[in-house]
Amino acid sequence: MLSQPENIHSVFHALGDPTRRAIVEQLSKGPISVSRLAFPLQITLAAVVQHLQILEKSGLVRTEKVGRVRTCRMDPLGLSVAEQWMRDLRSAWEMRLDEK
Amino acid sequence: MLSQPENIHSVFHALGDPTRRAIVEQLSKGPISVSRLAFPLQITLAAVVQHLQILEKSGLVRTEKVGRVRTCRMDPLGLSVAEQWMRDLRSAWEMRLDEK
DNA sequence: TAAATAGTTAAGTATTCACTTGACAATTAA
DNA sequence: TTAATTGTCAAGTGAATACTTAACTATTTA
Repeated sequence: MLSQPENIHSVFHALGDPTRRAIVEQLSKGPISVSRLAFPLQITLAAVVQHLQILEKSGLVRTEKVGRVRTCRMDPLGLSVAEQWMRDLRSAWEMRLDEK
Repeated sequence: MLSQPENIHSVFHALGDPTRRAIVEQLSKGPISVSRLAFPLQITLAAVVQHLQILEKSGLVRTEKVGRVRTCRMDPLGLSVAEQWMRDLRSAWEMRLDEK
Protein backbone atom coordinates (compact mmCIF):
# COMPACT_ATOMS: atom_id res chain seq x y z
CA MET A 1 0.00 0.00 0.00
CA LEU A 2 1.25 3.46 -0.83
CA SER A 3 2.15 5.82 1.96
CA GLN A 4 -0.47 8.53 2.10
CA PRO A 5 1.51 11.79 1.76
CA GLU A 6 3.49 10.51 -1.22
CA ASN A 7 0.37 9.44 -2.97
CA ILE A 8 -1.30 12.76 -2.21
CA HIS A 9 1.68 14.49 -3.71
CA SER A 10 1.66 12.39 -6.85
CA VAL A 11 -2.03 13.13 -7.38
CA PHE A 12 -1.83 16.89 -6.85
CA HIS A 13 1.38 17.12 -8.81
CA ALA A 14 -0.29 15.29 -11.67
CA LEU A 15 -3.32 17.59 -11.57
CA GLY A 16 -1.09 20.68 -11.50
CA ASP A 17 -0.47 20.40 -15.23
CA PRO A 18 -3.16 21.68 -17.64
CA THR A 19 -2.48 19.04 -20.27
CA ARG A 20 -2.88 16.26 -17.74
CA ARG A 21 -6.14 17.77 -16.47
CA ALA A 22 -7.35 17.88 -20.07
CA ILE A 23 -6.47 14.20 -20.42
CA VAL A 24 -8.39 13.28 -17.27
CA GLU A 25 -11.37 15.36 -18.42
CA GLN A 26 -11.37 13.52 -21.73
CA LEU A 27 -11.16 10.15 -19.99
CA SER A 28 -14.10 11.01 -17.76
CA LYS A 29 -16.18 10.84 -20.95
CA GLY A 30 -15.00 7.32 -21.64
CA PRO A 31 -12.02 5.12 -22.56
CA ILE A 32 -9.89 6.12 -25.52
CA SER A 33 -6.65 5.13 -27.23
CA VAL A 34 -3.38 7.03 -26.83
CA SER A 35 -3.34 8.45 -30.34
CA ARG A 36 -6.97 9.58 -30.20
CA LEU A 37 -6.16 11.17 -26.87
CA ALA A 38 -3.20 13.00 -28.43
CA PHE A 39 -5.12 14.34 -31.42
CA PRO A 40 -6.83 17.43 -29.88
CA LEU A 41 -3.84 18.22 -27.67
CA GLN A 42 -1.24 19.98 -29.80
CA ILE A 43 1.70 17.88 -28.68
CA THR A 44 3.48 14.76 -29.92
CA LEU A 45 2.45 11.23 -29.08
CA ALA A 46 5.66 10.83 -27.09
CA ALA A 47 4.69 13.74 -24.84
CA VAL A 48 1.25 12.23 -24.25
CA VAL A 49 2.83 8.92 -23.29
CA GLN A 50 4.95 10.73 -20.71
CA HIS A 51 1.90 12.42 -19.22
CA LEU A 52 0.11 9.08 -19.11
CA GLN A 53 2.95 7.53 -17.12
CA ILE A 54 2.63 10.27 -14.51
CA LEU A 55 -1.15 9.93 -14.43
CA GLU A 56 -0.94 6.17 -14.06
CA LYS A 57 1.50 6.34 -11.16
CA SER A 58 -0.81 8.76 -9.38
CA GLY A 59 -3.79 6.43 -9.68
CA LEU A 60 -5.81 8.84 -11.80
CA VAL A 61 -5.62 6.75 -14.95
CA ARG A 62 -5.42 3.09 -15.85
CA THR A 63 -4.27 1.75 -19.20
CA GLU A 64 -4.34 -1.60 -20.90
CA LYS A 65 -2.70 -2.64 -24.13
CA VAL A 66 -4.44 -5.00 -26.51
CA GLY A 67 -2.63 -5.67 -29.77
CA ARG A 68 -0.92 -2.43 -30.74
CA VAL A 69 -3.58 -0.23 -29.13
CA ARG A 70 -3.32 1.02 -25.56
CA THR A 71 -6.68 1.96 -24.14
CA CYS A 72 -6.75 4.59 -21.40
CA ARG A 73 -9.50 5.04 -18.88
CA MET A 74 -10.06 7.10 -15.78
CA ASP A 75 -9.25 5.49 -12.44
CA PRO A 76 -11.31 6.99 -9.59
CA LEU A 77 -8.72 5.93 -7.01
CA GLY A 78 -6.47 8.95 -7.53
CA LEU A 79 -9.47 11.23 -7.55
CA SER A 80 -10.59 9.84 -4.20
CA VAL A 81 -7.22 10.69 -2.67
CA ALA A 82 -7.59 14.32 -3.72
CA GLU A 83 -11.22 14.46 -2.66
CA GLN A 84 -10.33 13.10 0.77
CA TRP A 85 -7.54 15.64 1.26
CA MET A 86 -9.94 18.44 0.44
CA ARG A 87 -12.64 17.10 2.71
CA ASP A 88 -10.16 16.94 5.59
CA LEU A 89 -9.00 20.46 4.86
CA ARG A 90 -12.48 21.88 4.67
CA SER A 91 -13.68 20.13 7.80
CA ALA A 92 -10.69 21.39 9.79
CA TRP A 93 -11.49 24.89 8.58
CA GLU A 94 -15.20 24.62 9.34
CA MET A 95 -14.48 23.18 12.77
CA ARG A 96 -12.29 26.16 13.46
CA LEU A 97 -15.01 28.60 12.42
CA ASP A 98 -17.25 27.11 15.09
CA GLU A 99 -14.74 28.15 17.74
CA LYS A 100 -15.40 31.81 17.11
CA MET B 1 -22.37 28.94 -13.76
CA LEU B 2 -19.56 27.66 -15.96
CA SER B 3 -16.12 27.10 -14.56
CA GLN B 4 -13.26 29.46 -15.36
CA PRO B 5 -10.26 27.50 -16.69
CA GLU B 6 -7.74 30.14 -15.66
CA ASN B 7 -8.85 30.08 -12.09
CA ILE B 8 -8.94 26.31 -12.08
CA HIS B 9 -5.39 26.30 -13.31
CA SER B 10 -4.17 28.72 -10.66
CA VAL B 11 -5.76 26.61 -7.93
CA PHE B 12 -4.42 23.25 -9.11
CA HIS B 13 -1.04 24.72 -9.90
CA ALA B 14 -0.93 26.16 -6.38
CA LEU B 15 -1.88 22.81 -4.82
CA GLY B 16 0.71 20.99 -6.89
CA ASP B 17 3.50 22.13 -4.58
CA PRO B 18 4.00 20.31 -1.24
CA THR B 19 5.10 23.43 0.63
CA ARG B 20 1.98 25.28 -0.45
CA ARG B 21 -0.22 22.37 0.59
CA ALA B 22 1.52 22.41 3.98
CA ILE B 23 0.75 26.13 4.25
CA VAL B 24 -2.92 25.59 3.46
CA GLU B 25 -3.09 22.70 5.94
CA GLN B 26 -1.61 24.94 8.64
CA LEU B 27 -4.07 27.72 7.82
CA SER B 28 -7.01 25.34 8.08
CA LYS B 29 -6.20 25.20 11.80
CA GLY B 30 -6.47 28.98 12.07
CA PRO B 31 -4.94 32.34 11.08
CA ILE B 32 -1.23 32.83 11.58
CA SER B 33 1.49 35.38 10.77
CA VAL B 34 4.00 34.96 7.93
CA SER B 35 6.99 34.33 10.18
CA ARG B 36 5.16 31.82 12.37
CA LEU B 37 4.05 30.11 9.16
CA ALA B 38 7.66 30.01 7.97
CA PHE B 39 9.08 28.56 11.19
CA PRO B 40 8.30 24.82 10.71
CA LEU B 41 8.96 24.96 6.96
CA GLN B 42 12.71 24.86 6.41
CA ILE B 43 12.85 27.74 3.95
CA THR B 44 13.46 31.48 4.12
CA LEU B 45 10.78 34.03 4.84
CA ALA B 46 11.20 35.36 1.31
CA ALA B 47 10.31 31.96 -0.12
CA VAL B 48 7.21 31.77 2.07
CA VAL B 49 6.14 35.20 0.86
CA GLN B 50 6.43 33.99 -2.72
CA HIS B 51 4.28 30.96 -1.99
CA LEU B 52 1.72 33.19 -0.29
CA GLN B 53 1.47 35.37 -3.38
CA ILE B 54 0.65 32.32 -5.49
CA LEU B 55 -1.85 31.06 -2.92
CA GLU B 56 -3.53 34.45 -2.69
CA LYS B 57 -3.92 34.78 -6.45
CA SER B 58 -5.52 31.34 -6.56
CA GLY B 59 -8.10 32.26 -3.93
CA LEU B 60 -6.89 29.63 -1.47
CA VAL B 61 -5.53 32.16 1.01
CA ARG B 62 -6.35 35.67 2.16
CA THR B 63 -3.93 37.93 3.99
CA GLU B 64 -4.21 41.21 5.82
CA LYS B 65 -1.45 43.39 7.17
CA VAL B 66 -1.83 45.22 10.46
CA GLY B 67 1.22 47.13 11.61
CA ARG B 68 4.23 45.10 10.62
CA VAL B 69 2.43 41.76 10.93
CA ARG B 70 0.68 40.11 8.01
CA THR B 71 -1.95 37.64 9.13
CA CYS B 72 -2.74 34.77 6.77
CA ARG B 73 -5.93 32.77 6.76
CA MET B 74 -7.52 30.15 4.56
CA ASP B 75 -9.95 31.31 1.90
CA PRO B 76 -12.50 28.61 1.00
CA LEU B 77 -13.10 30.17 -2.42
CA GLY B 78 -10.11 28.51 -4.09
CA LEU B 79 -10.97 25.22 -2.45
CA SER B 80 -14.49 25.42 -3.85
CA VAL B 81 -13.11 25.80 -7.36
CA ALA B 82 -11.10 22.59 -6.99
CA GLU B 83 -13.98 20.76 -5.34
CA GLN B 84 -16.30 21.75 -8.16
CA TRP B 85 -13.88 20.56 -10.83
CA MET B 86 -13.61 17.20 -9.11
CA ARG B 87 -17.35 16.89 -8.68
CA ASP B 88 -17.86 17.57 -12.40
CA LEU B 89 -15.19 15.04 -13.27
CA ARG B 90 -16.58 12.36 -11.03
CA SER B 91 -20.15 12.87 -12.13
CA ALA B 92 -19.17 12.65 -15.80
CA TRP B 93 -17.37 9.40 -15.02
CA GLU B 94 -20.26 7.96 -13.00
CA MET B 95 -22.74 8.96 -15.68
CA ARG B 96 -20.64 7.07 -18.19
CA LEU B 97 -20.56 3.93 -16.03
CA ASP B 98 -24.35 3.85 -16.15
CA GLU B 99 -24.18 3.47 -19.91
CA LYS B 100 -22.59 0.07 -19.62
C1' DT C 1 5.49 -9.93 -47.78
C1' DA C 2 5.37 -4.95 -47.77
C1' DA C 3 3.48 -0.95 -45.92
C1' DA C 4 0.99 1.43 -42.67
C1' DT C 5 -0.45 2.06 -37.93
C1' DA C 6 0.25 2.54 -32.85
C1' DG C 7 3.07 3.10 -29.43
C1' DT C 8 7.81 3.14 -26.89
C1' DT C 9 12.26 4.77 -25.46
C1' DA C 10 16.35 7.67 -24.97
C1' DA C 11 18.56 11.82 -25.32
C1' DG C 12 18.69 16.64 -25.69
C1' DT C 13 16.64 21.40 -25.11
C1' DA C 14 14.32 25.23 -23.34
C1' DT C 15 11.51 26.94 -19.99
C1' DT C 16 9.46 27.10 -15.54
C1' DC C 17 9.91 27.20 -10.86
C1' DA C 18 11.39 27.00 -5.94
C1' DC C 19 14.66 28.88 -3.46
C1' DT C 20 18.48 31.92 -1.79
C1' DT C 21 20.91 36.16 -1.01
C1' DG C 22 21.18 40.75 0.10
C1' DA C 23 19.55 45.25 0.41
C1' DC C 24 15.64 47.64 2.02
C1' DA C 25 11.20 49.67 4.43
C1' DA C 26 8.11 49.93 8.10
C1' DT C 27 6.72 49.13 12.70
C1' DT C 28 7.39 48.18 17.55
C1' DA C 29 10.21 47.69 21.82
C1' DA C 30 13.98 49.11 24.90
C1' DT D 1 16.54 57.42 19.60
C1' DT D 2 18.40 53.14 18.91
C1' DA D 3 17.74 48.38 18.18
C1' DA D 4 15.04 44.55 17.11
C1' DT D 5 11.25 42.60 14.68
C1' DT D 6 8.47 41.63 10.55
C1' DG D 7 8.02 41.58 6.12
C1' DT D 8 9.19 43.05 1.00
C1' DC D 9 11.53 43.18 -3.38
C1' DA D 10 14.84 42.16 -7.18
C1' DA D 11 18.12 39.46 -9.11
C1' DG D 12 20.41 35.23 -9.65
C1' DT D 13 20.98 29.99 -9.37
C1' DG D 14 20.15 25.22 -9.86
C1' DA D 15 16.92 21.64 -10.42
C1' DA D 16 12.68 19.97 -12.22
C1' DT D 17 9.86 19.41 -16.02
C1' DA D 18 7.36 19.63 -20.48
C1' DC D 19 8.44 19.00 -24.82
C1' DT D 20 10.78 17.55 -29.22
C1' DT D 21 13.30 14.55 -32.34
C1' DA D 22 14.70 10.32 -33.98
C1' DA D 23 15.37 5.64 -33.94
C1' DC D 24 12.97 1.53 -32.76
C1' DT D 25 9.44 -2.49 -31.81
C1' DA D 26 5.19 -4.69 -32.41
C1' DT D 27 0.89 -5.29 -34.66
C1' DT D 28 -2.44 -4.98 -38.29
C1' DT D 29 -3.82 -4.18 -43.17
C1' DA D 30 -3.31 -4.44 -48.23
